[in-house]
Amino acid sequence: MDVSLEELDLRMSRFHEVCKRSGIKLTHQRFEILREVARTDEHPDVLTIYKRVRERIPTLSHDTVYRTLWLLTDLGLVTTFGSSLDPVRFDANIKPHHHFVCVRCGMVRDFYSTEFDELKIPDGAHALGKVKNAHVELRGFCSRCSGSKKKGK
Amino acid sequence: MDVSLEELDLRMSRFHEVCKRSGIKLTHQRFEILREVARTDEHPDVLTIYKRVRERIPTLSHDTVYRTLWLLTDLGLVTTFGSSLDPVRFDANIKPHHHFVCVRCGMVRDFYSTEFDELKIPDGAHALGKVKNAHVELRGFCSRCSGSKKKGK
DNA sequence: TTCCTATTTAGTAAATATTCCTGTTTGGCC
DNA sequence: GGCCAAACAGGAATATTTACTAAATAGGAA
Repeated sequence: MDVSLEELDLRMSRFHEVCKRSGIKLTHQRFEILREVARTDEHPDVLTIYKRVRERIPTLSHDTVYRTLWLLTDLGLVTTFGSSLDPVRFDANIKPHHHFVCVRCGMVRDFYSTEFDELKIPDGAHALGKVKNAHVELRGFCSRCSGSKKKGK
Repeated sequence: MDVSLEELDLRMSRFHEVCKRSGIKLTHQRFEILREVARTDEHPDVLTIYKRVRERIPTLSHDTVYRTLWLLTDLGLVTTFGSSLDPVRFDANIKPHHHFVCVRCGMVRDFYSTEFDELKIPDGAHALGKVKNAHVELRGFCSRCSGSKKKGK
């Protein structure tokens, strides 16, 4: 599931642009790491990226991969999926519901919406597999974090 | 953010019921662990649950908390949020899109839906904080996993 | 109440993911 | 080319979760 060459070029040139704009160095490592993430839509994890880029840069370190990916996230060039070292959380609410997640402090709150419960699954999704349920995740800043600047847990 | 007493009772009696039905022992530990998760909507993590229940059962072990929570998950009494030891995944697709996740093999695929992109955020959610974006996650079995029985990664 | 078995404990260890630390290298401005 | 702050490499450290053991405990059927 590789992306088209045009799309890949677009993503890489956006990187060039953003680096220049924010005064960040465009290193060989950064370029190759982004290219590895950007060239497919398979949402690779760190180890996969590490192993693949290492074939081209054998001295690449673990740390660099992590640092670079979080940097790219901060720059808005990539997004993340799944939690890092945050522990699993458990939810005993088995009624249909959805989540609001605070991107600063990690707070998760339930909310209800019959409209969201009854979303019509698009055909494009049905093509991917048997859909069991749909869940909406809203990301933003909770009322407590909206004011402050520091990242607190 | 405690749930109502009625709701808590409902959740606990559902546990009684399910235990009897599936021949699982209703132990003191299991009861207290579920009660701790079920009594609030704050989606606690394992350490939080462990510490709180330990005030009532000082001999409680780590292992039991993990075993019990995954058991409750299997029984359909709780759901999880955030990944356990699964690594973070990165996504270089910055166009609005949504995800299909295979609950068996973990595969994640993008899909597009302008309808989902334009969801109207309910008031109940606005009350929780400043919403930055909405993202729909579909869970199910991908076409490859729909046939087979074994859990493979 | 008695008994069988599932469950728990405690302690240790391992597997996995992520971050930290320190010395070395290098991109990009002059 | 030379310089310097930024970035990197390599390995150690930390955190979460799972696994394993043997011995003790307790649920629930008879």
